[in-house]
Amino acid sequence: MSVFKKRLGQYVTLGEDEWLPFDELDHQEQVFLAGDDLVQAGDEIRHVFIVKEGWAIRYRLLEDGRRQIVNFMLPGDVFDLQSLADLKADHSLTAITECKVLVIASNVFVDMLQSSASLASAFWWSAVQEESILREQIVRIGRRSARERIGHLLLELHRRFVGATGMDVERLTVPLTRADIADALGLTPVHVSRTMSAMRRADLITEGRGGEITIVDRDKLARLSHFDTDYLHLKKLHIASDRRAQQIGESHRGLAD
Amino acid sequence: MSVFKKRLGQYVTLGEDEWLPFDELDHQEQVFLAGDDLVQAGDEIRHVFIVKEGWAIRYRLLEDGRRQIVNFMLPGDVFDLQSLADLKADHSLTAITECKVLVIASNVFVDMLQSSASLASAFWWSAVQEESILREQIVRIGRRSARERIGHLLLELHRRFVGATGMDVERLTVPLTRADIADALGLTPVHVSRTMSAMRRADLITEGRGGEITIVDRDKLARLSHFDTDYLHLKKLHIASDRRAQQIGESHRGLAD
DNA sequence: CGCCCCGTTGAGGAGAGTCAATGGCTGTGG
DNA sequence: CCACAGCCATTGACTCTCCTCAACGGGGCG
Repeated sequence: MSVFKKRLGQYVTLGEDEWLPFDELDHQEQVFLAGDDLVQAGDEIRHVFIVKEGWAIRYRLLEDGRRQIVNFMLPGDVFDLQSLADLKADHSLTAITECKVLVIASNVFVDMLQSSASLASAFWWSAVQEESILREQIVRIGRRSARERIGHLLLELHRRFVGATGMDVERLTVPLTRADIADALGLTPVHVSRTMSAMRRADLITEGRGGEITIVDRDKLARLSHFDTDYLHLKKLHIASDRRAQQIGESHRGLAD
Repeated sequence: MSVFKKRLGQYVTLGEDEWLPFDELDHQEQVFLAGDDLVQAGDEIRHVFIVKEGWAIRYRLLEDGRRQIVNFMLPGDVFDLQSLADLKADHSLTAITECKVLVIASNVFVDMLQSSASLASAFWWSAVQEESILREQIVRIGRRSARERIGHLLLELHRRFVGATGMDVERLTVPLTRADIADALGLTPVHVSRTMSAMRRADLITEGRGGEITIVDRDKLARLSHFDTDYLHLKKLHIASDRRAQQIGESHRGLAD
């Protein structure tokens, strides 16, 4: 479960003992191959998922087959709030690389939140961050040019990946096709291809084999795409909110079966 | 607080006594004039807000002054999860009509969640719905034409407004300028004007004075804009999840000061 | 070897943006 | 009571980003 710990570690530092209820969580480990569905629109989800390895996408298919990727699930990401409310999924989740995923029954997960203030607080932050990433995605698609969108997305993925794995790599291996990037950013694959070619020519990125992307000059790309990490809320809580987190956790008592 | 009750009533039916902890909540009532900020980007929020009357927008301003409206806050809407984690707001909230808003200290609010399974469950649903609305906004902007976007947004606002106020009006008074609609949908005011004119000519909507919009044929507009209410999750929970909601509530114990 | 998926590139088209002028409505002040 | 300012919607003309259709080529894999 250490990716999750690493990711949360960007926000709070917990002692070994504080992680105990989490480590002892009754869980399953499932492997999904690239292309497998973790969740299909319409499913009733009763589990919380934590990505251990691999990338997955959350997306909606439209009536005519078009696809909109809503966001990306990276190692360390937890989902889904939805499962705690016994609602049907309104979108699908698919692995885009081989994924190792921890699957935890919603009620077991909620029991854990109840038992630990610091874990509840950490989970709460994770949910807040996820929602914030959604809002940023709206801004990105609604008001930015193709080049800004792509640069901004690459920087977000890089930042999130580094944050979760601790590997501060210059070179990010992005397992995304042009079609994936297009469907995430409201563009067409053709235009993504053209724009990324231009970005290569402008020495903003370089690409190796197998989706290996290197961001040549991070500051320059960040400036051009107006990328600012504020929305990722990468900083510690006040102490007070740990107490509040546990309260929130406990207020969820009734959500378990 | 009855708007909130009405809105939640679409989802769960609670008895008078179940609402008690909510009714007794220590709160302030604040009035904001059109144009007033409820929250500014950068603020540290320590309150939960519930809109009683009026409309507000949540938006981000870009470096160059462009604006992206992330979503609309209508009567009955509650925000903000963020406040429970003591994080800085990464966006602003502004009243676009005169708004009456209930302001509740985060820790007081969390105490209430802890004390009642059914209220925690109701609040949880509200948070899930809000996130779902964000995802739908991404799909709308990313993959739909101008006419679809506008039709879809109008139908969502209509449905949400009716759900919260109980007034099943044909005529929805939308206090939005073309610039507001444009900033929400990733368009320009000029193009919104043109598109809405075309929609009037096509007998999809009619407009009266002061932003009064009537959706002439709801089914037809829904078909054309591919609007489906599924993502609003307007249906009852299973009984089990009430218990789980309370658990989640309690797990938040530590979040209160 | 041949297929399929993917990225690339070209040509042409369309939807949405920009710039700018006009006119209505509202509110304010002389 | 009228004049004027300010805001907003509308419309026209022109531009540009991004889309569509299509062809080609490379790499992985059976």
